[in-house]
Parts: sequence; C-alpha cells; structure tokens
Amino acid sequence: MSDNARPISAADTRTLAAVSVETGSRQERKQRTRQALQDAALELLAERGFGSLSLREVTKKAGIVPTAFYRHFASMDELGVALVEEAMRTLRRMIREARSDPRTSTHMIRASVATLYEHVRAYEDHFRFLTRERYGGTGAVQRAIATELKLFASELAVDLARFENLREWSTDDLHMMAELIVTSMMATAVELIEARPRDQETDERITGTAVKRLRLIVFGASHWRSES
Amino acid sequence: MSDNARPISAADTRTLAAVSVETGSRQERKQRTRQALQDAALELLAERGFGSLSLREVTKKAGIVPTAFYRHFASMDELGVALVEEAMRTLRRMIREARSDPRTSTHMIRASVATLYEHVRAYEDHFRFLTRERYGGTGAVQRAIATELKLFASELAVDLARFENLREWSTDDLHMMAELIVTSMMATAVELIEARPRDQETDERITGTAVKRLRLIVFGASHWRSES
DNA sequence: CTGGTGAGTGTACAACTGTGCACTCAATCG
DNA sequence: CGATTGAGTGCACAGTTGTACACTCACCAG
Repeated sequence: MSDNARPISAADTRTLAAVSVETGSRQERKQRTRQALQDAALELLAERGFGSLSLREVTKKAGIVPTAFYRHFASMDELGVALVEEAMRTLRRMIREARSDPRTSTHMIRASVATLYEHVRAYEDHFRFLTRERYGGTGAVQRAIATELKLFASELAVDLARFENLREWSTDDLHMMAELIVTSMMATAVELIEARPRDQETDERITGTAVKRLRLIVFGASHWRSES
Repeated sequence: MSDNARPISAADTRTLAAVSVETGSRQERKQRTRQALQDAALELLAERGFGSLSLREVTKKAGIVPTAFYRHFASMDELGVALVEEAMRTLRRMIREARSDPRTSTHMIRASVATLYEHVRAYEDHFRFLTRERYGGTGAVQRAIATELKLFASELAVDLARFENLREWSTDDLHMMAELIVTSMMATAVELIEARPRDQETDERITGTAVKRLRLIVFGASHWRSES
C-alpha cells in the first residue's frame, strides 16, 4: 500500500507483560504474561477471525518474543481453548446473576435481557469471540464452544423445569427450548456488538426486540401441545 | 517448469479451468475459470474460514497461476462477495420451492424443513459458507451476508403477513418473527452440516428438533399479545 | 489477412510465517 | 550459600504470502 518504512508498528502496541513493573513471584509473573497473551489475542480478534491470527502478532502485542509463546501454550489452538474457557466464565457469571432473583416470567425476561446487555457491553471481546467462533471457528475452538454452550443450555433447561407451565415437558423439549433461548441471546449479543450507530436509541431497539423474541418463545411454550 | 521437488503437490488438485478442454468463446472460458475460482474457494472453505484463505491456495486449486486471479477479482474480498451472491441464489431457490405449495401451518412447517434438509445436503458448501461467515466473517463478506439475510427475512415477513393469525401484527413484529425463523433455520443447517455421525437417525433427530422449534415459534405467535 | 485485446504465464521480491537452537540471568530450591 | 530451573531473548532458516512486471499467443473485430 503506502511507502512507509515500517510495515507494522514494531512493539509500541504491547499489552502487558514486560511493560509492567516486574513484581511478584515467578508464578505470578508467568500468569501475568499468559493473561497478556490472551488479552492481546482477544484484542486482535476484534477485527479478524481466530483462524487468521498469527502467533507472531499475538506475541508482539503481548510484548514478548515469538518463541516465548511456547512457554505458555503448545499451539495457537491451545490459546483458543483457553480463550473459550475465559469467555465462558464470563457467560456463567452472567447467568448466575440473572438467576439470582426469580420473578414472574415477564419481568424475568426483561431483567435477563438487561443483565445480558450490561455484560455484553462490559465484556464485548468475550462475546464477540464466542459468537464469531461458534460457527466460524475451526477444530478445537469450535468444538470447545459447542461443548460449553451445550452444557450451558443444559443448565438453563434445569432452570426452566422449575416453571409451572413447563412442568409436564419432556427433557428433550426443555432442551430444545433452552437451546433456542441461548441461540436467541447470542444473536442479540451479535446485534449489540455490531450495532451502528452506537447510541442509546439503537441499543433500546435491539434490547426491545430481544425481549419480544424471548416473550414469543415463552408464549409458545405456554401453549405448547406435545404430539407426534 | 519441469522436475522441481516442491513440498506441496503442484497442480494436481486443480478444479476446472485449464484442465477442461478449451472450448467455447473467450467469454465462456473466462466465465468458466471464474467459476473454477469460486468452486476452489468454496471447497477450501470446508475446513477453514474465509479470512485465513490465501489467494495462492485458491488459484492453485483452480488450476491457474496466482497473478491471473486479478483478471477475475480485484481482491479476495470481491471473491467473497461473489460467493455470498452465489450461495444466496441457492437459498432463494430453496424458499421459492418451499413457497410453491402453501398449506396449513403444521404441514407447511414439516414440508419447509424437508425442503431445507434437501437443499442443505445438496449444497453443503453454500450453507456452510453462509453460516460460517455470517458471524465469523469480516468486512465486506459479513456485511454482504447480513444485508442479504435481512432482505431474505423481509421476504419471509411478507409471506407471514398472509396468515390469518398474524393479520393484526405490526410490520416490526412480523420482521422480528421472520428473523427468528431465519436464525432457527440457519442453526438447523449448521447442525446438519456438523452432524456426527452422519446417519439417517441423526438426521431425523435434527430435523425433528427443527420442526418442534418452528412449531414452538408459530404457537407463540398464535397466542401473542402485543403490548408495551 | 492484420492488428489489438486480454486471459494466462514465469520470474522476482520483500514481508511475514512457525519453529529449532543456543543463550541469559533472576527467582527458587536443597 | 551454590546449583538448578525456566521465562524470555536473539538468530537462523525454509516456506508462504501478495503483487509488480514483462511476456506469450489464441481470440476476435476491422
């Protein structure tokens, strides 16, 4: 493209690692660079897929030399799995919060969407990563997300089983409904992240649609008649 | 260009292009190589994301030299957009078929899922590409898919407006429902493509869940009460 | 028949890729 | 305390990347 001498900024974009004052025990510092690698990757993943992410880029942004990467992960795939775990921890924290005050279904939906909204805005990188790589990913990363998300849906199914309208539902049907809800929430997350322009009005339109969508699903559930 | 000991098979994996007998007019042959490029990309995309796809790989598989790529596309992004259009043509053909015999909602759902199933199996590459890059993609490709899919949902919303139960729905709500249906169908497509093991039983389980899911949405719609 | 057009070729190059190897030197252990 | 460990360094290498440039030569219009 341009005729600049430097192709890519050298090391001025480092995240943590060596730049941070060298304090703490050996283990602590190792843990910190490991986190720096994950942070760097997560940041780079804002505009590109995990598949098109190079080891060198990540280490450069993290502020370490390429070969030092292997002190923390055996491969990029392993980094990816670590990212899945980190992001899923965020997701689980979110559902725990949403679960903390059980009310009537209508208010609960609104409260849940509000909780989702706040978590998406607070942890955009995590949600972007999960939604991007859920289908777009490859190999270990995609598999890890699929597994975790299925587990996540199972937990939700257990919660759903406590509602009166759903008392007579089969486990399979509860699972189906839980997965539909999870997929809907992931779609909402994508819409929030990809939203343009980014103003209050747009956000309210998206969350409003999300509420309607969930309400539609719940209404469907209330009037469900299981048959062949 | 003789007995070079190259690491990767030279040109034995080519798709069409130069390998096909050189017949037809100039335009026809150009069109054929263009298609060969798209086919090659689509095939490579079975196991990797579009972002991590190199121009050289594609041209190698298509059976032409790298620099010849630019005779057909100005960039990889342009190839990507062409792929979106090709895949969307398949999607539209599918919905036209599903729309051809309108029946009662229950039977229509079953028929629609059957149509989806057949098209997914017949054009796996197209569906895999769309579902992968819908969220996982970047830049022009993701935008193109989002636009096309939104258009697609709009068409579906018009169809939905014809149903009696939905006569009084607002345009926005119909849109919301249509998008929910589209997302559900895309999820079904992913499940079918990613299905392991690949036997009749698994396929039936997936399509069965798809039917239930859609039925749940439609039931919800029937009992919907629009309010604040 | 003749000249121009343009799809495809071959060579070249600088940038970037993953990873092997030998190293430093501070934190930790016995 | 001295010995060991292991996170991070620097260099090296071969392979791949996008694309610039000059080219061939079958085709089609005149």
